[in-house]
Amino acid sequence: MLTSLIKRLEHFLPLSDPDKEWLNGLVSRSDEFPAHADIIREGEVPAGVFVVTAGQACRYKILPDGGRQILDFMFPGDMTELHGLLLKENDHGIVCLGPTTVARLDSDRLIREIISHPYVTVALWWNSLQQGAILRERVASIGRRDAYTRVAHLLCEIFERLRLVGETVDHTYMLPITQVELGDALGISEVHANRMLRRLARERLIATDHRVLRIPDQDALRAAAEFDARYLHLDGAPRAVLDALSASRLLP
Amino acid sequence: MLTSLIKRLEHFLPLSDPDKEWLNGLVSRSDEFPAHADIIREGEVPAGVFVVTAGQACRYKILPDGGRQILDFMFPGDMTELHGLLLKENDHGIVCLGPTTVARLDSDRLIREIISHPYVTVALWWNSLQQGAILRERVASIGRRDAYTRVAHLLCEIFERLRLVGETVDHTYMLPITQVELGDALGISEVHANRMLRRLARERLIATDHRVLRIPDQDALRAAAEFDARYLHLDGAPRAVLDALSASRLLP
DNA sequence: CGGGTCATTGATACGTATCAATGTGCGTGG
DNA sequence: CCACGCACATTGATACGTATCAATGACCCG
Repeated sequence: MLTSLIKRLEHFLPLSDPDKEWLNGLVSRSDEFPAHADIIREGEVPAGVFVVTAGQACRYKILPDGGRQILDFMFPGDMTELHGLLLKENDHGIVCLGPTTVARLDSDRLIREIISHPYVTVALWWNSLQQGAILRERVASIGRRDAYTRVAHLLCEIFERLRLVGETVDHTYMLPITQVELGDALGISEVHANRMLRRLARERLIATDHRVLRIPDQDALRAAAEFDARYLHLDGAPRAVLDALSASRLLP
Repeated sequence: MLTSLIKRLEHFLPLSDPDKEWLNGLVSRSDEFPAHADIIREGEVPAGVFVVTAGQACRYKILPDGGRQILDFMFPGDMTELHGLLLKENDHGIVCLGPTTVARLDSDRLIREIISHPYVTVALWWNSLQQGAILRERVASIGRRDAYTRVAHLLCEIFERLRLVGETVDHTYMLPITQVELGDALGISEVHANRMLRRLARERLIATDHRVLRIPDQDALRAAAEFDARYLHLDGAPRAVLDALSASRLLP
């Protein structure tokens, strides 16, 4: 069931019950992967469209010197590009961080039938836009912010993304990633990632207990992070889009 | 005229004359901007779809401390996201680096009519995919490569992108960017960008003459850059896509 | 209880930022 | 036509952020 994906899409625009049923009906199979299992390998032929339904994964690249750069995290409701269909080769891999459940969509049907579901079309379109925005913000973070701000910023972003799919409780969430992964995502070393986390904890901007992260004062953390959630484009669709959809004019 | 855009798209799949005429017919106006003029400002309401037809621009973000991160360069044939239509606010700005000509597309017609041009649809789809891939490679570069490799890598990428639209001669192209901009794009300082360029020149991997860059030995530069062009996805559409299109099955 | 993964901390090395100064080419106005 | 100013490139000296190396500690699972 694509509950998380649907929840996320509905932050942009409402979906009808038939739309949701259609989406859920696209799931051709659901697999559970153990931690560190590759869902998609760089260089291989793309194999369809996948949706993370539980657990967490990340997109990554391995560089010639063996270093790894994590490009983005994938939480429940995140999916691979619709577009795997168009390319001959994956330019990055996707690996599970912990035990992860992945739904596979029937991409033939998706392509063939999506046109009759304009609300879903637009919502998935927004989804791909948001992905790009997240990536751009990451470039800005890694390129121009210091390690401390980068860590704080990513923690804010993860909070927002998990909140959208109901994976937060109060100001608390399961921190799904190790410090190595945090470093690999932010272009810093594991050791430095640890120091920055400790500093954030010392300054009472975060509190960690086992794998649970608590944000006692979200405003304070956001200030330290220079975090401005607008880049996530969470305000919902512009009226013009909704009007066009309800008039069935946006897509014939 | 969208000559460069069309040239670029045809590296993915062939377009028919009617398709090209339709694309060119979408241009509602063409404006010339001077250097440093903003085409799109961060935070403003998106204003349609733009295509760079001559000159060069860049996407960028300004951080709270005044620092700038350049997210990507835009050369002739590069366009803004199709999707500006869906969002309420731009998450980044676009500014001209030199004198630049920008075509504005009639986005209403684009949305309404694109469906009757499946080859164009798929080509633009590929285009947005490639944009994502470029951004991901930038994350990997900034996050995990040293400054020397980053500079070399970007120079290789720019060469490929300009080559696609016929803006290179032999192994030479107009280097359209200053060293400040190079630094802002790669997350390094202007001074260090200069040193890396000088080192590349000293090692005979590049030669600069005014604003013209020559790559005497492309293999050597690529080796120094860890550059592997596969992430640009230049091989053209998979046969399955072409077959589906010619059978008119990919899009009804 | 042992071994593995992950977190933590200190000491040191290195890459890159920053500051400062000079050089170079080019367009503009006198 | 030349002098000025301005943007950009270049180079050296120094400071700082972060990587790396190394060792220990904490926790979990079989």
